[in-house]
Amino acid sequence: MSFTYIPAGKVECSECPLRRLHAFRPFTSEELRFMMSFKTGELLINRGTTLLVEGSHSAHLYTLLSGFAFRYKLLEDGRRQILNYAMPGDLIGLQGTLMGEMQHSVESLTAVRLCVFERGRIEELYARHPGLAYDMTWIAAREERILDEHLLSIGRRTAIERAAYLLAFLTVKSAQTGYAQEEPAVLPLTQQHVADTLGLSIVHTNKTLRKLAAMGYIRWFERGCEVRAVEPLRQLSGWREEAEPQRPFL
Amino acid sequence: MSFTYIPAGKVECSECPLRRLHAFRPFTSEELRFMMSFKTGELLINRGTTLLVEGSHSAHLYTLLSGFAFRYKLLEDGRRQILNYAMPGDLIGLQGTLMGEMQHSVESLTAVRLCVFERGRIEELYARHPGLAYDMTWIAAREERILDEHLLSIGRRTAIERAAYLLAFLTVKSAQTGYAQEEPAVLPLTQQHVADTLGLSIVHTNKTLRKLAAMGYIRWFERGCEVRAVEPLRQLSGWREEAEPQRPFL
DNA sequence: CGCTTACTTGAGTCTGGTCAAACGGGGTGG
DNA sequence: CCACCCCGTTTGACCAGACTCAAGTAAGCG
Repeated sequence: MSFTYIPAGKVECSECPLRRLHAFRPFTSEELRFMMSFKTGELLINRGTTLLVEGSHSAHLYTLLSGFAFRYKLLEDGRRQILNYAMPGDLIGLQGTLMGEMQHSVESLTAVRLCVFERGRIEELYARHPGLAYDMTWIAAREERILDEHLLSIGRRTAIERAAYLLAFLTVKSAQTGYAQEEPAVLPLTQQHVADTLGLSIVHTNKTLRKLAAMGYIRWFERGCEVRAVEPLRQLSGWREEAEPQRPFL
Repeated sequence: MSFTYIPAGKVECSECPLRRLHAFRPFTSEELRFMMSFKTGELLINRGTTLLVEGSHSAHLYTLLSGFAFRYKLLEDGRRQILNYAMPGDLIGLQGTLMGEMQHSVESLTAVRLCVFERGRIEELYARHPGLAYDMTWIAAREERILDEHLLSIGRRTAIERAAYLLAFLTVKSAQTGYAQEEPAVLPLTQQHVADTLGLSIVHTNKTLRKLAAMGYIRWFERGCEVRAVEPLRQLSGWREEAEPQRPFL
């Protein structure tokens, strides 16, 4: 069994290690109190586990505490498009929570630990904690912004620019949340994931990544990419990265 | 001058013609009262006017009342990616309102009429009107969902599938808001817009659209596309369209 | 030790890009 | 009123980036 559910109480929100990170805005004490009851427990899943399934209605709301996951959609004939990646501090399942049916799936890239929230109390969150409600909108708008950038990438960048953008993006985002403190970062991906994110075939993806490796910007392992030089990647892609201020975190 | 600003009072929210449409959820009377003060006026712009500019901080919050617009991003060398289209009832400028700097631009495809909201009272909206706050998040999540679908399209569909998807999508969405009551719908686009949405060159876009025309699904005019058969387009693209329930509208 | 998974590489093909030219309608200035 | 121009669309010829097919390597695991 790849799911392990731990009833609440394991890690108190007040002790949440993510909360201490500079990247996240602090809670008020009222918010903290609410969150401690809003959180019903934790979920541990193995690598390669599908957490949420396109078409299902049983969507829960989670925050990813540690590990790495990705969202994707499928066409009927199996073509897959990876939409975005989830890293510590990211909310998972908001679309499903608000609008019912999931229209994408979520799968883990590593072992993942999640906070599980009580979906039925969303109304209460909005009614009693406007700050948290604002945060929910903020988080959704941030995701939208990221998708905008990905759309630009897939639509208008060349293969090597896309690859450079993706790797720079993942490195920067994971550094923000302290996923990879050590420099350089190692991203837990296969080339198939990269291909399905960039909208390229796996063969062409391989040839493109080899070019980036030949330039010395990355090194590729089995199931992993070491990014050795973020800035040149960013520059090659033409990505205007924006410094992100403190962001909310549920 | 292509901007015309009309101070509040022109059209009372209580008389809002969009509000009557079945597609939108009704306001409570408290919400309505708030909206009437939250709305500071209306803005009329001509076709081809840039309403919001990437990189600017002066973003306002609008709802599009009538007409057609689109959001886009540019690469430094001028390559353009259209991200999504705005139709009556759609909120414009949420990202900019919440997060400061605009990271995309917005331009009108037709003459457009907008509701202008008082950005500074967003806090009050969250504090006093949880239903509206919830709607804001819902709207952001809906946009996210649409971007997911676009990403799948650009990343994994062939040229003709992409074109079919886009035209089916625009037709369905515009019908929902009553933009085009008359069947068949006419979409106010140039082939350059289609190309920049699909991530294709304009030449190849033209050849692809001619194929759809030869199949009898569409007819193309100067600056316009008549969609004659939505269902075949939808089917060709493999888009699993989802019936949208009543949606919020600010 | 054999099987599976992931990465690599080469050869040939094809979708989609680039370049170039032409057409037609609408608007404008002479 | 007409000539011209501009914008958007159309088409053909040629090119190249990306795809498919195929085969091979290397590491991990039961």
